[in-house]
Amino acid sequence: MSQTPKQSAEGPVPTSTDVARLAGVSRATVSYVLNNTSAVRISEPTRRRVREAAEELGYVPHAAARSLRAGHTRIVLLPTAHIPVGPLYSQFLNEIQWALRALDYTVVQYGSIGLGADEAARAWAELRPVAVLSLGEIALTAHGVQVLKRSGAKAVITLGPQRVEGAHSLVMDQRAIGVAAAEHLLERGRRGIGVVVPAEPGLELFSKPRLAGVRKAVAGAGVGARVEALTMAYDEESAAGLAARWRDLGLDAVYAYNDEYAQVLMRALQDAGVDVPGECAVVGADDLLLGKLLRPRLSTVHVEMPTGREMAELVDRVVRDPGGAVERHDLMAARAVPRESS
Amino acid sequence: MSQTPKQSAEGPVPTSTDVARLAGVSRATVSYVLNNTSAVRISEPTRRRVREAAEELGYVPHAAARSLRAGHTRIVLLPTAHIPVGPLYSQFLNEIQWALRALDYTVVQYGSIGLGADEAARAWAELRPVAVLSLGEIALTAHGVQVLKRSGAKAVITLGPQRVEGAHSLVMDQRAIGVAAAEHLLERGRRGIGVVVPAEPGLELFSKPRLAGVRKAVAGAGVGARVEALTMAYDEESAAGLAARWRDLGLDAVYAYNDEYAQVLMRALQDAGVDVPGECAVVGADDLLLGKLLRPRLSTVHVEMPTGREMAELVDRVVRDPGGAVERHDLMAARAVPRESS
DNA sequence: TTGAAAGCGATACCAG
DNA sequence: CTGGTATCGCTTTCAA
Repeated sequence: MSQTPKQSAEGPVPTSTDVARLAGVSRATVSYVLNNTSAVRISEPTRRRVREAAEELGYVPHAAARSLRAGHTRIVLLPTAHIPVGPLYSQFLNEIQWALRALDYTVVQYGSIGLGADEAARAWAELRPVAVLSLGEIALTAHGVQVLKRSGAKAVITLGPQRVEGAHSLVMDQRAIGVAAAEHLLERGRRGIGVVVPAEPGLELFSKPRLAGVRKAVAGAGVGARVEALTMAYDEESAAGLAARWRDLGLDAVYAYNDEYAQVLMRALQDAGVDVPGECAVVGADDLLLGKLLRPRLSTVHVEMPTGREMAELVDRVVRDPGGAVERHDLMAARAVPRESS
Repeated sequence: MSQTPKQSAEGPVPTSTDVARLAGVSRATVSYVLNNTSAVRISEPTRRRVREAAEELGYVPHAAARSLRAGHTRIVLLPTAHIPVGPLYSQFLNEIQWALRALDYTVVQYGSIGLGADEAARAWAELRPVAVLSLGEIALTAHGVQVLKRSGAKAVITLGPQRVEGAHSLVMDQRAIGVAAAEHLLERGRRGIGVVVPAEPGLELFSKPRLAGVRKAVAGAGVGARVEALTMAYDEESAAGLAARWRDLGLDAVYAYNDEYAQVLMRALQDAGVDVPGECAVVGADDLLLGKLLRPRLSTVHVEMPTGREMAELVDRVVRDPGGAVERHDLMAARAVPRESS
């Protein structure tokens, strides 16, 4: 169903000049009234006239003009991810937006799909954000950070698997997740551990360190266990393919990247007649609701994340004092949550 | 882990004046070169000098200044949802962004969490977007549309369950989903149909019409079937509570809002010893991957959505010709996908 | 081929 | 208490 709106006689967009004219005052007075400038006292009748004029014209200030004059913006730019994001991340994002808005920032998500890292940074810099907060997969190079800083960004903060030169980087060591999963499986007596590596592009930054974490934990344990990387896509066919050749692999456990991949793989294994956890223990990660709904209940790795409020406060602190040090956060504590699948 | 970046001696942000000075030309020339203005021919050596100067200074044009001068922007504003969005929606959003960028628009997602509908519209209008594309839940009133149009927006498009006065509204009739679910259940011989209504706030715009659709289909069938609305939250406790009193309800089927709610409820029913589909048929909606992974496989309602490209092209068309009519789309064709749970 | 200058809209100084 | 006015960075006529 569609509808053509009536042409609302698009006159020119009203400016503060129009408001001033209608109210019979100067533009300066309009500005004072509308911004409640406390340094200047305006008579109440005048205030009323100005407000009424603004209302009548449907006046909305022009953000570009304002920030041009002010020399800075209150924009916090959040680069949006290219990859499908999980429910965990969505909620985190909402929290951050809410908290930043409460601190009087304007939150703008800016996608950069189809742009290279440096092109994207340039595009972001054109908006002159006061801060850039990059979550998750990082599309930010040292050069990109420099471009942003040069364009006036007070804070460039990344939260992800790796450090970025020049930015305040909160490094989430993804290896810790692999370590927790592996230690749990070793404890359970498993000695042949498969590690699912998503076939989907863009997840390498997460999957590789997680795999490395498994390898590290296994090597450290010194019990002669074996680790095997298994590429798998997030769909039924790919999982079925992997399940079909499971017995040839000679493994007795699998760490399936995260709970969603684990769900798909566990299903495929069961359909192929592989007993979980008897023949094969399965562990996911992220501790999503769905894990508790599966049968057997999915063992997982729970990850401590900073809250949205903490992130927002960090942004604010760095904006106010760009040179100040950020105290070490104990990010990314990971612990296994054993359930029935392992 | 954290890191304090070296203070990069934040000089003032370079402007085109700085570039001009360094290159030994005027600001006009800088503008011509950097924008590849074809109406003016600049000598090659000059072009090179300008480009090198811009590069050396790390010059990035100031979007606000540019659009102020131009009198318009290429910003398409996508209000972001307040509610947790599913994977379906995330992918749709990415498609749209990609397609709009290909049409040379700047896509900006702007959250309005914690703002009323009209405050939000005002905040959006300050950015002077050339178009606003509101997806899903609608935080846009007739007045909001007027504010946006007055501020220069050429296109205000909504895609959601209801029409918005003044906007180009693509109405997705959510009732069709309920109708499809109900007709399917009636065909299967079910006569007592429960309808899950999410307890989470913000979903009423979807859940109410879906419920209405079920009622309509049942009334239309004239077979004397019964419909009962069942409030349930998206967590295990709530689902378990509903499952515990299932047998008292005297129903033999349930349409569970969408696949995710269906998953939680089906799990709870099974744990309570209610046989699915024997004692109770379960139908979801959205046709997510997870439905195929459940056992029994979840019956669902598949919904035809416009593609991201189509939406982007619609935006572009309306921007270029704001008065033009939009042809009727056959949005939201819904069809049942029977599997094992019903 | 290049440069000078006007002006987009809002703000804040300084006079009146 | 209120009103001129310069200014932010950039584009685009108009002159030279």
